[in-house]
Amino acid sequence: MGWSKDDEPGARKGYHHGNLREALIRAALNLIGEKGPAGFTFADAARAAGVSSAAPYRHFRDRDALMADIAKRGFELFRDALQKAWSGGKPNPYVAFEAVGRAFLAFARTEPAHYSAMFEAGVPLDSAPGLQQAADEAFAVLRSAADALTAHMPRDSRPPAMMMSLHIWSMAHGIASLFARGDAGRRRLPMPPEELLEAAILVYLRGLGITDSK
Amino acid sequence: MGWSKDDEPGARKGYHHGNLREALIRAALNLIGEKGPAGFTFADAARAAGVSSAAPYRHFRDRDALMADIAKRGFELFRDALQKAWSGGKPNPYVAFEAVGRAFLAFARTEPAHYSAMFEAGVPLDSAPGLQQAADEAFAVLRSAADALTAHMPRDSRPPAMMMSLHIWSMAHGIASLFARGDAGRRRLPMPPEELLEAAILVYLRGLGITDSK
DNA sequence: TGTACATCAGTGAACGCGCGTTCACTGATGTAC
DNA sequence: TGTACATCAGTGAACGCGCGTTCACTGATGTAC
Repeated sequence: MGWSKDDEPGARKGYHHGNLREALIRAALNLIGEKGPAGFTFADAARAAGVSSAAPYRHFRDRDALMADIAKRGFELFRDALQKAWSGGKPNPYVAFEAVGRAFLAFARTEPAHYSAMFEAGVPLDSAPGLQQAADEAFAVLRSAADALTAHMPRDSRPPAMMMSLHIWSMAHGIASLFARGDAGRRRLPMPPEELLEAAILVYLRGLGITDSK
Repeated sequence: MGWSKDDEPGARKGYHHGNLREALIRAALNLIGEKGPAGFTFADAARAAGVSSAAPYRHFRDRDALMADIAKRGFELFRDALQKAWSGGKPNPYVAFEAVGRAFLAFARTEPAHYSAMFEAGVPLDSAPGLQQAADEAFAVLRSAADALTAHMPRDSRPPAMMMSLHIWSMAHGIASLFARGDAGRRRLPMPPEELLEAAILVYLRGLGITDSK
């Protein structure tokens, strides 16, 4: 959304289609959002973009290439969202760290199609140039946040940032995929997923000897 | 596995097929295990079971019904596996609780096809009679383990068992779906998933004031 | 024990459908001069 | 500024394929008597 209103008319005025590549990605995102990662075909995307079924081949080798591209863009957006939430550790690392957690779930909720392509569609990380790197960069945001959060601790009692970030990453993904989907029919929860994650992070950090009051 | 060696010869000797229903489920599990939850068709399953493509309709309304049945059986096996790992809280609740965590990952690893059907194939929990209940019972094992683990704590500082079990469930699922898949191309990990989960549970329980030495 | 009959699991042929993919084409765009 | 030409995005017709599903059928099983 957001730029779609400007883009659609803009797309028509070009030569044949204008920007079919973008239109196909947009269409695929809509279809994934509606029917899940397996719920669209190459032909569907073409139809939704208003072109013939042969047109997409000018831009993507096949459906997998389209999905890989979506996953890559997803990780880039994800990285940016986490980065922004971290905001350099302001106002303090503890608060910023929790903001990163919330941003994780917010992304899963507002960009379910990207999220599916990134984590659930089985897209291999080497299936598009830059995909692996984008995924690594997104993870690196969390990882360096963990670094900053533990920087003040004495070396010998400092928990490994790698482990911390894997734990938080896993917990957030677990909650996102079980409870925070826009999908349907999934399990009910006695509280919002954001609160569930926030509580988990709080308990977890306390277990590492990290608290807000410091 | 396990009973398959006895079953296959046994299946041939009956009337037409013997036990086609079971054979179809077995075939579907193999196909899901090989190519993911979306990687098989109704016709594939029939072919793998060595029957005509019309035969499965005698046993399942459609592919979704087959998947729902697999998910239900999966939750039943899962419940039993968690129950067994908990083993009534022996030798002590803390140790038994960690065994439940390990059993979670072990299930995801040894029964990837069941696990997919249960958590990743998007099977609605109301799509088969008994499915919801089987899922609830599996979760209930973890939930009552959390109850037992906190039973000795004073009422006012006792963490809610519901929250605890949702956290552990989410963490285990997150680790399972990100790192413990037999699949392919998934992310590398500097340690076995079991250790990652064990460390997470340890830190988490410490954060709640629960330790082994008690 | 034997016979007649109902039941029921699996057959195989058939169908419509939509997908993926190829192909020669067309018509708009960009550019050399 | 104008003309000729190369490039390139999208067309539309065509194809083979496999899937889902239906249908009248067949042949084995179970059972009533």
